Amino acid sequence: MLKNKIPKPSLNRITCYLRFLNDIKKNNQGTVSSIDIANYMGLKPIVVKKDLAFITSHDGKPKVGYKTEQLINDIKKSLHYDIVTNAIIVGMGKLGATLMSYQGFERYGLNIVAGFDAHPSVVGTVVNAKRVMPINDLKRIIENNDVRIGIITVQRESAQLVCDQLVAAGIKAIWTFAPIHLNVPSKIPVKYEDMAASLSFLSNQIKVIKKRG
Amino acid sequence: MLKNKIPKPSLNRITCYLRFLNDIKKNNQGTVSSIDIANYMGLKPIVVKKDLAFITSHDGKPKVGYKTEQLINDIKKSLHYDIVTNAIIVGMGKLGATLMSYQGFERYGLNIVAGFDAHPSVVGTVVNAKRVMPINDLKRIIENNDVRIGIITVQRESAQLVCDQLVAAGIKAIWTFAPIHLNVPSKIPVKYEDMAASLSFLSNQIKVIKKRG
DNA sequence: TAGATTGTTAATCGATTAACAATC
DNA sequence: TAGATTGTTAATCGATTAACAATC
Repeated sequence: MLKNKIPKPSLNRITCYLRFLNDIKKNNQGTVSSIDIANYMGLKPIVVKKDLAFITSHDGKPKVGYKTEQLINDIKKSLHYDIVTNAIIVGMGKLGATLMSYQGFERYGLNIVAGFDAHPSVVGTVVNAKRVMPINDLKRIIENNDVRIGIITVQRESAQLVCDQLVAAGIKAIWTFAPIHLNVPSKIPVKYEDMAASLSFLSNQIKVIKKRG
Repeated sequence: MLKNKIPKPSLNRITCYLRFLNDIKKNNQGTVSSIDIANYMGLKPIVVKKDLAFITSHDGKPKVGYKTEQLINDIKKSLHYDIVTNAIIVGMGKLGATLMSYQGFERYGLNIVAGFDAHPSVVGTVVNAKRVMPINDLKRIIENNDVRIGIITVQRESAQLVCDQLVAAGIKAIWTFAPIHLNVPSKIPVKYEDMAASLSFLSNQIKVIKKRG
């Protein structure tokens, strides 16, 4: 139970542990060891043990492991999946509409309140039972619904403007799919979902392997 | 010019530098300093300098910086954007179709050859001028077109099976959007595009800030 | 020349991995 | 009890940051 701030890589891994734990819970496996998790994830047990130390509320038992359900609850709590956070999506293109329709977000404590778009032809439509509203309503909706997270799926050219509007409306965090760096006050965390960067990683890996082979 | 293997965080940042460089090239800015890039990215110049040292083919000039065009070419080369890599997408749901329609991939050297789906109702349709084919054709298409990257956009439940089929067909790298850990031979790099992990990061940040304030 | 920016080497920081005593 | 797995402390590794001489 180290309980300091959780390192970013640990946070990422813990998210994946949760999915495995939910699976084995379904199979009525009451306890789970760091070795079990490590095997599933292709990691070394020490990594898992260290990660879990950040989030467990009770000690695991030597020779047995952790109680599956307890571990699930601890993870959900430390990832804040137990608290519902409201979000909105700005940009109702293909990607925006896809995210609007994604059913899985609720499981992660994310509640999409509404969509926004600049084009009058899209405004007023309904995607996944959620209304698409004009940008003018941004501030009102954010304030009235305690919206914390703004998801940006507009084009690169509009992203900074949308970002500024979100910040002005009092958003707490930004999740952006637009391939451009955003200028925001340092208190507002930004998560970049960067396709290009992912691709770079892969093509770099492919090349490295080729060189070895 | 350090020229060892590029650290992963550097690779990510360099991808973003490229977008800025393309912008300033359009504005006819012939040279650029690490300070310029750092300002744009909200980084310290030393970070940029170190990153560029991994990929530059020519030295920058003190007091001046780097030649914009040369730097762009160096980055494109080290990220392999100059070589076209063929890819396929398996899973023609909303996300798969969105990726099929994404025009930007070409700029990153990625050429989507075809889509695949298990549902007969989808097979035979055309998305963004690319045909959707049955899974049975996977191996043939991959072999005949030198397809290197397999993009998985199927549901969680089918992801491992699809992954196995891709591996059996000789794929070189996997880019997956399914929220599940994949078992693959260690020589095949896998890039997980994990929405849940991104969300965790954000909600964690929000919480940290709250505690501070 | 003076000063800004370069490239590189050294110091610091944070995350991973190893080692090991504790204990079920 | 013996052995497996735990939690924690120490050692290693890699990335970031600082320092500084070189030079346009």
